[in-house]
Amino acid sequence: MSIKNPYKNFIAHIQRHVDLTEDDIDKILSRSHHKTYLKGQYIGQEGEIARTQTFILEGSARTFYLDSKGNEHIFAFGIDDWWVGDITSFTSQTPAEFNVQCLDKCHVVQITYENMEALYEEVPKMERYFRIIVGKAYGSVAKRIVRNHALSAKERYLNFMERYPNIVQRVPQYMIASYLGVTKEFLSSLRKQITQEQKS
Amino acid sequence: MSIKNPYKNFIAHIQRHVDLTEDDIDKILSRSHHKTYLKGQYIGQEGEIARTQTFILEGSARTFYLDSKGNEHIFAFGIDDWWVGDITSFTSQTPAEFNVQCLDKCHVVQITYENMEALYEEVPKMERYFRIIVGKAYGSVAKRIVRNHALSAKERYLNFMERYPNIVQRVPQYMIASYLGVTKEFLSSLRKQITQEQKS
DNA sequence: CGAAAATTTGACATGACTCAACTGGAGTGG
DNA sequence: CCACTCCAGTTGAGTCATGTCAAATTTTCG
Repeated sequence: MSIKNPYKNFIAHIQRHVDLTEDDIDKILSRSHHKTYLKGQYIGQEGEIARTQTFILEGSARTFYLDSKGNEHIFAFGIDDWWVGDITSFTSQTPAEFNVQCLDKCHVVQITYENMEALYEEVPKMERYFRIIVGKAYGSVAKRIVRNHALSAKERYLNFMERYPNIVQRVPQYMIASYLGVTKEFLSSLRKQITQEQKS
Repeated sequence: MSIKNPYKNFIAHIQRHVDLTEDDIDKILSRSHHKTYLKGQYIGQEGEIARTQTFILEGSARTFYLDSKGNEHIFAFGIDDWWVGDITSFTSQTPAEFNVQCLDKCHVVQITYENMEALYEEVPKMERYFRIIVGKAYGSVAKRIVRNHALSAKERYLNFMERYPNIVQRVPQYMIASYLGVTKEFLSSLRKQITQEQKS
């Protein structure tokens, strides 16, 4: 990522969905700010109101839920060019149910709630942009629900490795287990099975 | 539902999220059409491109996925005042992965892809409306994923009964089992457990 | 009433979890 | 450079939740 123009990938991502004029871009940038988080830092936390939506320029993060027994359940990973944040909390400005934590150093672009609302007025195309990307996100989560029911843990793991090879390399196995909804021990035994099958 | 004004609940639902002028309403209605489906009819089918988005005025429907072994997996139910349809297929006009089938007679309002695109130009507030409701839908599906991992089948069933008592009454148990991701036999044994617990 | 659909039952199988111990790096500090 | 710790990953034994299959029962509805 160029230090000169850290927003390049950010604007490019929006351009991929809607056409922006130079003026639109200026307005968007004037409502955005850049920030760097360190490994382990929280972008957002359960119980707090999500003040910003966050676009990851570089780095990785996880969104997870803490159940009543204190167990973590990873809902999603976010890497370069993804939006992260508790959307329900942000949109309705209510306490979040999800935690968003950086897995390594993250360069991000953020837009606060107030700026976002203003931006929707100034650049209505942003409504369209978010409608489209949230629609895509919804579609992929919908498929994930039925896949979780249709496939075994092993199939889900193989599927995940195929779809997100870059994530598999960057995050520890126990987090992938959490994302898939299995224990780290069970995932470990699945991995053993898989390597043994490959040998034969 | 009044026969005179079948669109009343439809417009009311939009009004709940954005302010509409009389002119907006006219434009929306001129892009919408009313339709009645019979029990068992498909609103949309796997492999076909979703030509419309469908708002249920009255009736109920299910959205399900057919896996490689031919098993059905219900992703969602839709009842009065809900939108149904494969959003990915509709938005990108690609073949659908989900089937949408009416569980009883359904009165619906539909908007075709072409009309929807035109409507976004004529009434930009509709971008906002869909951004908001898709965002809500995404949030609830996200929570469902982690709940599926955090809770046992019994807890999920009790949870479902509490949240959607009207659905539990209207759809057969084996569909609820499919929605929850368990077999009908296992759900049956859970129900037995629950009634026995209540007695004691 | 009779047939089809939905639900229940029970015996058995298995995928996935729990718990506790062990292995093997990757720091860290003396 | 070794000893120590910490953390991720692995192993294995025992258990539990849930699935499978086949049959019986109940409900629905033409």
